[in-house]
Amino acid sequence: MSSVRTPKQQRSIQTKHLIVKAAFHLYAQKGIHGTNSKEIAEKAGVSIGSFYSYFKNKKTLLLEILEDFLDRTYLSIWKDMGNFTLNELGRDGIRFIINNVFEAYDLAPTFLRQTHALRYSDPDINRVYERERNREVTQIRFLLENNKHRMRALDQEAAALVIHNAVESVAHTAKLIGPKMEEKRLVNELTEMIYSFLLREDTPQ
Amino acid sequence: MSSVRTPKQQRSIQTKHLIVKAAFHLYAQKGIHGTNSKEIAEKAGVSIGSFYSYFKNKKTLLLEILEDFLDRTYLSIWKDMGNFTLNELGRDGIRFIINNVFEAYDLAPTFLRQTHALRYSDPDINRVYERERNREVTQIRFLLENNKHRMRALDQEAAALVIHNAVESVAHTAKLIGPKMEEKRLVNELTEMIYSFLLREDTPQ
Amino acid sequence: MSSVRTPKQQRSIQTKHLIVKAAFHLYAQKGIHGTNSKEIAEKAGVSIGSFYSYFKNKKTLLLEILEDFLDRTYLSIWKDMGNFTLNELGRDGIRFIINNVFEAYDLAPTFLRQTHALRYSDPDINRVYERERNREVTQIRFLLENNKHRMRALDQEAAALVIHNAVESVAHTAKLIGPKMEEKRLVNELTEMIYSFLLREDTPQ
Amino acid sequence: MSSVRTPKQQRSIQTKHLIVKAAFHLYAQKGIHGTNSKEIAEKAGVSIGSFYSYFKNKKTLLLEILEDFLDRTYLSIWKDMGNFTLNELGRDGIRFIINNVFEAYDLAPTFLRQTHALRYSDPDINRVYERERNREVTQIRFLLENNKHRMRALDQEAAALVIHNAVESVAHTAKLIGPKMEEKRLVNELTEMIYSFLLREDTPQ
DNA sequence: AATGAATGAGCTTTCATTCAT
DNA sequence: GATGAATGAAAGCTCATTCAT
Repeated sequence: MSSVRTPKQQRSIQTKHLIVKAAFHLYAQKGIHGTNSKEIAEKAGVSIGSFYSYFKNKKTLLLEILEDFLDRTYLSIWKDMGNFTLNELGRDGIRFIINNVFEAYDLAPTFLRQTHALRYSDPDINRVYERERNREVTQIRFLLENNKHRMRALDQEAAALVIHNAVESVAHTAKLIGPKMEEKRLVNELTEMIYSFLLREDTPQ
Repeated sequence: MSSVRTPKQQRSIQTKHLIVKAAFHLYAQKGIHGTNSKEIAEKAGVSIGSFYSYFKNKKTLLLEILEDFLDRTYLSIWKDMGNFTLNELGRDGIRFIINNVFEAYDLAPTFLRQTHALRYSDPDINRVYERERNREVTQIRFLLENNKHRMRALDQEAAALVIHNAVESVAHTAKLIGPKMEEKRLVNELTEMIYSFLLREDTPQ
Repeated sequence: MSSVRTPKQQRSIQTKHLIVKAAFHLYAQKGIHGTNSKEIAEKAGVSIGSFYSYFKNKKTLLLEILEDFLDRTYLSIWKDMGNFTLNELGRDGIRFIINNVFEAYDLAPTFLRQTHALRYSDPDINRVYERERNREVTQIRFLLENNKHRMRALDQEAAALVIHNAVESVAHTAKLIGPKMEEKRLVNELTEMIYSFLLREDTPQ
Repeated sequence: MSSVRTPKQQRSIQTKHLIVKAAFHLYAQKGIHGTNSKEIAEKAGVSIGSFYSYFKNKKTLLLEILEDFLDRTYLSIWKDMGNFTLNELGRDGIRFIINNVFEAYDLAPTFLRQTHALRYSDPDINRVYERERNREVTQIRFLLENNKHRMRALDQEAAALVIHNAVESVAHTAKLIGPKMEEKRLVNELTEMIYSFLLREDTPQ
């Protein structure tokens, strides 16, 4: 019956954006479970009826927001990679990327915590995160491939996944949960772990 | 007011156990959020009144189950450590522990996924997990300490946390989420990463 | 969170009124404690969801009804006072007011009985009744003040409260509880008691 | 089936008394509605099963306690009347009785408030209170009768009821609800009102 | 297109009372 | 007689979604 509107007109696009913005703030503020559609519509200055003409249901809204957010996260992590000669990856390069990840988590830690949680119980959310992970892992493999000549022999596919997991989970620990250990110390050890994992001992002789 | 019944009689103990068992299954089957108290009682073959005389509320039940489960997990991970000389930790020892972790996740992956999710949105659940993590990290530091002489200089506290995160998150990926990469490959690379992180190159000269 | 709807549209106003009406009847019929929200909604021909969008909770509904009712009672008691020259208060004036009180209690004796009961156990209800009593006592003091010159010396503040209590409680007895003594006899003696309390013996010389 | 036990043995009597005592305290402490049978049994150091072998149900217990309490109240109000020559009732005698009533309300004001509330919604409670009122009114009529010769002509039956209401309701106001006006002032005016109502002007000279 | 009133299934929890042991 | 485990009706309230206006 009532199909979801695909906004084409200027006003429509803006309304939809208002809803997304309102939801994003409320999610961060009160948690996803603690936010109901009426509130979102109210905060967006829109009727609940409008809400449901722009989004099939609450879940759809969340997925859209999440997808959008992860896109921005991805860009933020891999930005400025040009500064590094890709096939000369060293401690600094690794640290640079790790720092980017940590910074990306600062954009909206609460929202991220909320959605990451759902990943384990909601297949749709998980799918979005999987897509994101695939992109990340692909990037990592690309780095590994570019530095193949300087690297230990390893199962590249598995290694990339392992590295991704390590970085992501340490970022989670640092940003989302605690314990309140100084971030720098975690970044240092993480960098060191990945560096020593990947690269042959420099010192020959 | 009406306090929670502490089972002393045989019948009581059994009833409480029935409830726990039913809840555990339903949680795994339909998700924690998707399971309501009535269902649990029904599946346990017990009245809803009984349910609430054994557990103050739904949450209490979950916490009790989780705490119990993590205790068993912990024991299962660190069992049989006696087989290794603690101060001779090598690839095999690392792999052994990692395998134990992976196996522990097999006990009830769905339940684990569910509760781990809640960690990010429920402070009580998080507290239980934090307690668990502290135990794990302490164990890891104990291992590092014992192998100090053969090890790179590192920030032990941070390193232990980083290692714990890496192992746990790879186990999650393998067991709880996918992608379905052969587990062995993940274990291999993970082992390698940790090994090369911790230990000085054996091969001198 | 979800705030209570303030009816603006015609339909809203009517729905809210339907709920109030239904509640009022059920309260009188089955007692306030004996009436649940579902019943009220049903009798109003409205969904339970509607009920809770107009009233924050059961209690709020009761308070609103009570406040409204006591307002009407107050007006009904002190109506037509213009017929009496205020500074010529005599037996007839006293009897007139007493009769008004008795009549006011006829409007909804059962509802009144129910709420008056709660006064002793519910601070919110009591607050509403206190506000009402203050209005009444103020009116009585106003009468006393106007007839000061013809009156015994008395502690006006205390006297007004004592009189108010006497009238209210006799009305209660007559209307709400029994025993079934002819009302007129109670009114007569009550009038006499107040009259002789207030006014100096006419018999001069 | 399971009939209620009528305690004859010493132990039984004591057990029943323990329950009554526990209930009385809890009622005063947490309100009648706020006290459940399990609590009562616990506080009495008795099993819930025992509770129900001594009292048919919660209501029965309450009625028994109330009846007992009103008996004690009655005795307390009319004690020491011998100090007054009954047929010489004057301001002092009236004040004495009023003071007794006020004091009686001090015995257990919270319990009294609770039960008095129920009077309006529970016919059984009301019946007990009615019986009590009849006793009181009878006593008042007895006093009036004894002082007939010094008294205005009045409808004795109605007058006694009116007086009873006045005293009881002022005591309620003073003890159970507020406003916090000094009690003495209320007693003074109440005494005066009743005195001037009852007795002919002492007509001096 | 937009509105917001209306819906009602669904959830958690309480507590008087029963009855098997 | 005594115990206390078990019962289950019943109540208050929420919120995603629909649809008449």
